[in-house]
Amino acid sequence: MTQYKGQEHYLVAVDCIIFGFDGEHLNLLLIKRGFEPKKNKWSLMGGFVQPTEDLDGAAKRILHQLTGLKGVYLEQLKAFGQPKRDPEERTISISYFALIDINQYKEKISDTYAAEWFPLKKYPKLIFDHDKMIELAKGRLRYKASLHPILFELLPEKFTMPQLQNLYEDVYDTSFDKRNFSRKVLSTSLLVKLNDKDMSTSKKGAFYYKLNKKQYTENFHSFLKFIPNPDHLL
Amino acid sequence: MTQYKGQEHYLVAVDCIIFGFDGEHLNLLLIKRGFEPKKNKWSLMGGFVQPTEDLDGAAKRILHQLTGLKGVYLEQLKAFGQPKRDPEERTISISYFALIDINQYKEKISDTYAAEWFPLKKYPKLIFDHDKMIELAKGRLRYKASLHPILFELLPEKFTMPQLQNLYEDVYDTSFDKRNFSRKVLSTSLLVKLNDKDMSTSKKGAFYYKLNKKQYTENFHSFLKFIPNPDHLL
DNA sequence: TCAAAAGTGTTTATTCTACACCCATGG
DNA sequence: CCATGGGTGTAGAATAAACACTTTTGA
Repeated sequence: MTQYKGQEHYLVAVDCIIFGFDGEHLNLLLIKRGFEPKKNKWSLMGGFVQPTEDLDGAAKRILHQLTGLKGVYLEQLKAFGQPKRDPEERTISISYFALIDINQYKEKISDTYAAEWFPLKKYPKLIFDHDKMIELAKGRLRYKASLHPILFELLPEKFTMPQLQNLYEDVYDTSFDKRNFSRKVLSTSLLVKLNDKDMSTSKKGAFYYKLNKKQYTENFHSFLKFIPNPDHLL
Repeated sequence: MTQYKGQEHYLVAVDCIIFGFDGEHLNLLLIKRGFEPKKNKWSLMGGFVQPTEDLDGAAKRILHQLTGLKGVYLEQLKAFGQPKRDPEERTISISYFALIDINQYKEKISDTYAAEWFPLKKYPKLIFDHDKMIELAKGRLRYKASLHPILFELLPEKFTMPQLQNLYEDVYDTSFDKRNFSRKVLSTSLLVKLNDKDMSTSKKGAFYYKLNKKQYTENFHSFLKFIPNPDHLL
């Protein structure tokens, strides 16, 4: 049996796939890499795991460095470990995906990172296996969102039913019947209707809703079947 | 931004949660650790990631070393990276779970490992965070099996409807109506009924079924809603 | 006054659930 | 011949899907 002695050691990194929703489309936050190798190439935000932090801690730190945000939805996606994935030196990368309210992200938190939002449907070539990570994250997001109310993490505190539907429609690249959609969403009693309206997108105005936090946290792991026939959409 | 130079390097290991079904209960294959630290303590089968292999490759190798099996169902579970999880030296462990046909595992493939099956409901204290890994794997198995036909991996080529139902009942620690259960399973057209019967558990005998491989591989990722009201069972 | 987006209800089809009796055979 | 486990069908309930018209108001 293998012993500790003589075993190879590797760099361990964390890479974050950061999703945001601008009201129209799902977007990805990418950075222009500031050092070699692949300097000035587009990349996921990442960094090495430090001696005193655990993996989730590293992911939170890295996310915070780029966005200034804390308390963000963050979930471990998968560990990537192809020997040659980083040509400089073998690095095991633990990928995470994050869902943030795009409005909370103020442009240029710091000048250290040249970050930019890209539509998920059209983002630049990325270094290493970062494209693979993104495709995997996209699949996972679709999968999970078809069963759990995860997409609310992408919206501001107050949002309207049409906004919510747009989000789902963009994620699944399809369209839903608005009567069935709102009935289904409301039947979960996850939402609280507010008295004020968003007047910015129509003359009639659309009522705002907010999450019922209690219901949300308690029922997060229940199966909610948000999406009709999700099979064909994943 | 962090550079490569001066970054800490860590050991990277793979640990395998190996499930088997003996007809009665779900079981775990554990080994008695052959080296320090924690020599002679029960542990998951694991090993360090070698320079030329990727993570899946390491998991396959480790699984093969213990069971002699190849082509086994194997899925990455989660990366564990608490700084002190291994008191000897910081080690990032990528956990995998495997589903094997318990009959394919011939006792004592080699004398190198003292391996033993334990019921999932009552297994010994394990080293490090291996208990956490197992609990996570159990949850993942239940979750996934409620949506996808994953549990067939635990059965032999030929199995009967009562066997299959026993398996599901043990996994979810509940009982199902056999009429509804078989109707639901058969409606997926995942199974092919054979002409011979298993005469070992009843006088009438129970027909064998086998998987329709084509249907199985094509529909594996579809949602199958195998389990009524899975919420309360996960 | 009309164009544009928001909001709402009903009918039909499908799926799920609960439930009980007959069958085949080895002892 | 009977005890044991295997096999099957149906009716009622719940859920999902398809579908169209009315409301509001700023321009």
